[in-house]
Amino acid sequence: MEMGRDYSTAEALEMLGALSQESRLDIFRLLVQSGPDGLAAGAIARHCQLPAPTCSFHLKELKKGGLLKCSRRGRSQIYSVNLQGIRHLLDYLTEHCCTDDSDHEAPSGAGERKPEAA
Amino acid sequence: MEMGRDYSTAEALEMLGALSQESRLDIFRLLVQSGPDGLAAGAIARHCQLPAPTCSFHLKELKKGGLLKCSRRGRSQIYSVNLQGIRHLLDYLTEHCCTDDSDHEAPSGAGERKPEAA
DNA sequence: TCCATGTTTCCAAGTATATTGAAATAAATA
DNA sequence: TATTTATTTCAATATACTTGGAAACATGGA
Repeated sequence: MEMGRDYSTAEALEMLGALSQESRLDIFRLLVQSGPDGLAAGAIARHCQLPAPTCSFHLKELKKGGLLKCSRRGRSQIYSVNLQGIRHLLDYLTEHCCTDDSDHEAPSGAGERKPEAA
Repeated sequence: MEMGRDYSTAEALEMLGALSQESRLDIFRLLVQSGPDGLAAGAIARHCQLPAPTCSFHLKELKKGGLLKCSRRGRSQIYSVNLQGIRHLLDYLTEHCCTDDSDHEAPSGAGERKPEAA
């Protein structure tokens, strides 16, 4: 019998919820661009033109979704992307939300997601 | 007035919003499993245990997000996944929300974080 | 200690989304 | 036409999310 949904679906749902908001997608993309060193909360707020409390709220949501990690450096709180998180989401979507339709569309060799690089 | 965020981001946001809801993710996964022939709205509602109007609302959201397509067959409205849609989202996330240090499907064993160029 | 700076929490107001019964629409069939 | 079946739209309510000022908290330095 069904004991509720599997853990990964709940996780994916939380990540999707975290990313499906304009300011949060902005923040996340900014941090992807910023690389592993991340950015301080204040710098993020400035870049995204958000008041500090609003930005803090969104950062918390992203962190709760496992998409960001943070650490303190002096007075600053440094946020950076959690690569594992976003990859987890990508894997979930690829596995559960994509048919591997090697049969009825573009021919691609392996059963993996297309690398999309050129 | 809004400064233009690129079209693909607006699209991605709408898709993320469509998928980030429990019932809708349920519906979408059901339709992925069901393959290209899709399912009638009534069958979807039954499978997902949703009242018809609720289900119809979610189907409309998914369709608006470009994740489903539908066509009428007799009295039934047949919904099926729009493969292009979900691929578009996957491509967007891969391109804008993942750093391209491409050892994705790594063996997730001991080392949590792989050493990045620090 | 006090003060300045960076960030978060609290809280209230505003906005958006989800839920469904009832009514409306659409198609097949007699 | 009227009836049955399939689905959607309407409308009202309920729930959840977003926003940002004020206050609180955390840290480093004089």
